[in-house]
Amino acid sequence: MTQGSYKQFCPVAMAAEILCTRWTMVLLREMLAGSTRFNDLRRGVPRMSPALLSQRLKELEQWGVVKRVKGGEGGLYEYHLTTAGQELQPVIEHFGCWGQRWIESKVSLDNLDVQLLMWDMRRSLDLKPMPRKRSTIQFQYTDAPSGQRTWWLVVAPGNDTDLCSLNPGFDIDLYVSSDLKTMTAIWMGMETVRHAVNSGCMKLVGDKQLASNMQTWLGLSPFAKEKRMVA
Amino acid sequence: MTQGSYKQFCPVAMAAEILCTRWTMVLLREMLAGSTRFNDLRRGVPRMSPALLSQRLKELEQWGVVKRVKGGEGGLYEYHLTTAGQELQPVIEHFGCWGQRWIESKVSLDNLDVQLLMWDMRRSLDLKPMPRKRSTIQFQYTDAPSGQRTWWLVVAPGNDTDLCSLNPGFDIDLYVSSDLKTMTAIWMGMETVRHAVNSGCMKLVGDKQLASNMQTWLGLSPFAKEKRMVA
DNA sequence: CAGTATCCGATGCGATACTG
DNA sequence: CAGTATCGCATCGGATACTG
Repeated sequence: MTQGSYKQFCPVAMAAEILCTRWTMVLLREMLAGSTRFNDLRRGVPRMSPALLSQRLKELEQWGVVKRVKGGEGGLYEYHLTTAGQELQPVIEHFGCWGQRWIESKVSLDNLDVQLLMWDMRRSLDLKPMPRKRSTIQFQYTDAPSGQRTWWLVVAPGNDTDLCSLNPGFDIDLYVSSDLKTMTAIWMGMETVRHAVNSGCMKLVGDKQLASNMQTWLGLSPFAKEKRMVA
Repeated sequence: MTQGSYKQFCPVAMAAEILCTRWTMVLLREMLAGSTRFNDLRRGVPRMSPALLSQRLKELEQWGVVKRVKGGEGGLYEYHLTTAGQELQPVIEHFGCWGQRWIESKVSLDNLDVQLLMWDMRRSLDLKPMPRKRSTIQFQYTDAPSGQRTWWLVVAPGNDTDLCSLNPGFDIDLYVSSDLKTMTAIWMGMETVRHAVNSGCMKLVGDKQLASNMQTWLGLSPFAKEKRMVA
């Protein structure tokens, strides 16, 4: 919504006034995914300016969708969804499923974003098939903007997974290298690790075990299972 | 969305680019409700300018959501939802249900719009409890803008219901008069005909039968049944 | 870390009028 | 009926820098 109210009593119109402002649905998706801190939200919505993020959070708070609370430790602020906000989960989910089904994949694969991809991947890793020790996996994107070519995921049982854009200095258990489009396609469920490796688009070097079950420990996008309806 | 693309591969972001432009969700709601002709869409989205309506329809056509086809008779153009468009039905429905549950009713009742109300009511009338002859019902809104105070619904079995803003000249079977807020509240399921009449906010004069079962033949908003969570 | 302040440009879109 | 054309303003929001 660019300007003003629709002045319509219809609930669809009223909901649209709240939800259809720029970045709002994307922000809510990140909140529903679990981010609560300002800078975590920034990482999940990298192209949104901090000024606008701050403004949107305030608006959503006014609408009763978000609540700003002092976090337990350190007294840092956190943004939580209210009950009304949590009930947006099916709305966002339908949005995403519809997008996955009906928006051409080549359009999706034109909108690559390393930082967002890594941030999303970090969240969905499945630790169960991984070794029960700390593992460090290095991702190298041949075609990413300089300064964003190399990333590290440090996975340790019991801890939150760390995403680093600077070398954390640990021994690397697995080196993954591919172009950004390939990794994104895998994440979106349009491609598989096996096929990407066989076709030479992806290279895995290091721990055999980690390499062979990468498709398993690498969780996919929440929408990856939705069947695509268009080429 | 005010400007440009989100440049995010996430399906939520991509869907938002298509759906979260001004008026788009409201327009889609009207199309899902069954309107196909340009001027019918205008009536359902009265405050949207024809230029913008035309533009949105073209955009939706490009996205494969809408298809412009020559209508059977007269060769007039009609806008139909594609399969992708029809699959937006649950999205819109969730939007509306969420709005009905969580947006304060006093906000809804600040956004009164006679024309839209009558157009929506016309669509949802339930003919079964009505006499099996032509009935004309006059609605008088004491507080509507001048020129929009009086409306007529002409209901005839077998025909589409006609909505007139000029006196069609038939004998009136039932006179309904109330303020706009009362009728809107009834339509939205926040109020009942009986209660409005008893409290003096609504007057019914004419055919006893028609008056007594008005709550039945007057269909309500598709979202009226959704339980409100806030005062 | 968690935001604010400021500035300015692009453009979305509202209003109105007009056409085939 | 079914749109198009034009104009101009408001405002949204991107970029950048700064603060407690």
